[in-house]
Amino acid sequence: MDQKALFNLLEANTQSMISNLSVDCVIFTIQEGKLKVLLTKLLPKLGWMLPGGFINKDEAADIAANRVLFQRTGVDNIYLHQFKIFSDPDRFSFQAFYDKLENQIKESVDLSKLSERVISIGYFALVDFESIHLTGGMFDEVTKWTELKLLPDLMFDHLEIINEALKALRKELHFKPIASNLLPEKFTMPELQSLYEIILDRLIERSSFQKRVLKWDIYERLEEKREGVAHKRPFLYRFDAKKYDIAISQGIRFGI
Amino acid sequence: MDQKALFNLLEANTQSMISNLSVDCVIFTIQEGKLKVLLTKLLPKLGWMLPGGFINKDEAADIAANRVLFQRTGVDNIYLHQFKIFSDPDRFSFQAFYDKLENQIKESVDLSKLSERVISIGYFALVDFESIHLTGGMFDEVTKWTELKLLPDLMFDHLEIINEALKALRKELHFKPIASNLLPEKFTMPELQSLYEIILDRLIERSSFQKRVLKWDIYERLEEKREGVAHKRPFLYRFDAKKYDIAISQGIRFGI
DNA sequence: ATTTCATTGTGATATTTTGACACAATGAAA
DNA sequence: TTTCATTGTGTCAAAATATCACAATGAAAT
Repeated sequence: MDQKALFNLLEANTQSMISNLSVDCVIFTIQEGKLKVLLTKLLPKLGWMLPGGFINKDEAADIAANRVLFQRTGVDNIYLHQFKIFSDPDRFSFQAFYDKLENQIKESVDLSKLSERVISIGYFALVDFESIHLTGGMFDEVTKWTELKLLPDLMFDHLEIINEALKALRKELHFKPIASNLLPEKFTMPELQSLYEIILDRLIERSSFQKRVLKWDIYERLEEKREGVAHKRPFLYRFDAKKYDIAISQGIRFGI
Repeated sequence: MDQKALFNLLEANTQSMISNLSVDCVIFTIQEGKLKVLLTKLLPKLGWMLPGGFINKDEAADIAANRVLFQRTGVDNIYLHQFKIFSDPDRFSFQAFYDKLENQIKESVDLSKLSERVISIGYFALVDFESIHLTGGMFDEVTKWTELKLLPDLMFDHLEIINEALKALRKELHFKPIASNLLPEKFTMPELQSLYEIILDRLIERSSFQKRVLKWDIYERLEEKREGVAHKRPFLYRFDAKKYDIAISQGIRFGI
C-alpha cells in the first residue's frame, strides 16, 4: 500500500469508477478469545478505517467488495455478506480527506471532479484467523486486527458500520451457522461453542449446546480426536456441505 | 401520474438527483387470502414495474424510498425495510426505456446525460390493505395490486427483486412480528394465523400457534369479540408497543 | 322455532426440547 | 504416581411443542 492507493481514492479514477458509490468491508475474526475486526489506513498519517473503495463502472457490488478487500489487505476469495447501505448525505466527504493532506499531495487533486457525497454498501465476513495472510510491507502501520471492544477512533461513520455489521452477523447466525467459514476444516465442539460465546457475548451451557447443534445434522463427527491437550481429548467434527444443503432446503434454523 | 414523471425519470433531473442510484419498493399486502404486491407503470404503454425512483442528491436512501413510494402510489409514511441492493451492471439501462418511447418523446431526451448503469436499493413493506388508499386517476392502468403467484412480465430485474424481498420478509418475521403493520388495530388470533400461513405458504396447527404467539407477550387480549360471524366469536387482540419494546430489549425471537 | 354446522376457546395428554447438574474418563503437567 | 482441568455422556426436572378432543357459539339452513 502506497500513495498510489490514495491517489486512486481521491481521484476516484474518474474514468473507470463510480465516484459516489463505494463498498466497505467489516472482516471479523476470533483470535486469543477475542472478536476482532480488520482495520486499514490509506497512509500512516491518516486515520484508521475499514477496508473499502469505489465500485468500477462495469462491476457488480459483490465483485467490487472482494476486489477492494484483496487490494487493500491481501485477503482473497471469501464470502462477503452484504448487510446494509449507508446513505446519510453527510456521512462522507472528500473535503475531509483533502483537508488532512499535505500541500504536495493537495496540488495533484482536483476536488471538483469528485461527487459531493458517497453512499457505501456494507459487507461483513467471518474468517478463520489462521488461514488469513495479510499482505503489504507496512503491515502494522496500515493494516491490523483490532479487538472490537478496543476500537480506536475511526474515520467517517465506520464505527456505526461496524456496530451494524455485528448486529447483522448475530442475526445471520440463525440462518447460516458459522462453522463453514470461521473454523478450520476440522474442529471440536468446545471450539465451536467458544465461537458462539464470543460472538454472542454470553455464556452457553455445554451439554445443551452440544445436543442442539448436533440435532441440526450438519456436522459429521470424525474418528480422530484433537491431540496434545492436557486432559480428555475432544472429538473432531467436520462441516458437511451436503447435509447443510438438505437442512437449508427443509427450512431449518440455527438458533442458539 | 402523467408523462412528467417519465421525463423526470429519463432526464433523471440531473441537477437534483443521483442518476446512477435508485430505490425500488416491494409493497406486500394480503387481500382475499392472497399475498399481493403493488405494481406500477410509468405510462400505460410501458411495462409493469415496482414503484421506484432516483435518490436526490441531498437525501438519505430511506427518505427517498418513502418519497418515491408516495409520489408514485400515494402510500404514505410506512415502515420500509431495506433488504438488499441490486448492482448487476446490466440490470438496468436507460437505453431500454428509450427504445420503447415514441419519437415525440425521444426528441426531448438526452441519453448522453444519463449514467450507463443504475444500482438500486431494495425496500419492502407489509401493509394493511384496508388502510392503504392509492391515488392517481389512472388507477387500474398504472397502479395495481397483483397476486404474487400471478405476476405479469416485469421490467428489468424486478421479478428478482420481488423474490428476494419475499425471502427477506420471511427471514425478518423472526425478528419483527407482522401484526404491527399488516393488520388493523384490532384483530383475532385466527386472522393472525392466516397471515402467517399465507406469508410462509404452509399450514400451521391452531392450538400450538396460539400458545406460542401469546407467550411472546406482545399482544393484549381485549374484552370485545369480533361481531357478525356465523359461529363462535373470536376474541380481539391488540398489538402492545410497550410490551413489544420490552420483548425486543430482552432479545426475544418470534419464530413460527 | 328448531336444527345444522363451521369455527373457536380451551383442556388433556404425549412427545420433544431445553436446562441444570453429576460423574467417570482422559492424559499432559506437576 | 498423582493431580486436575476438560470432555463425553447420562439423569432428571422443567419447559415447550404437537396432537387430539370436546364443548360453546351463533348465523344460516330447515
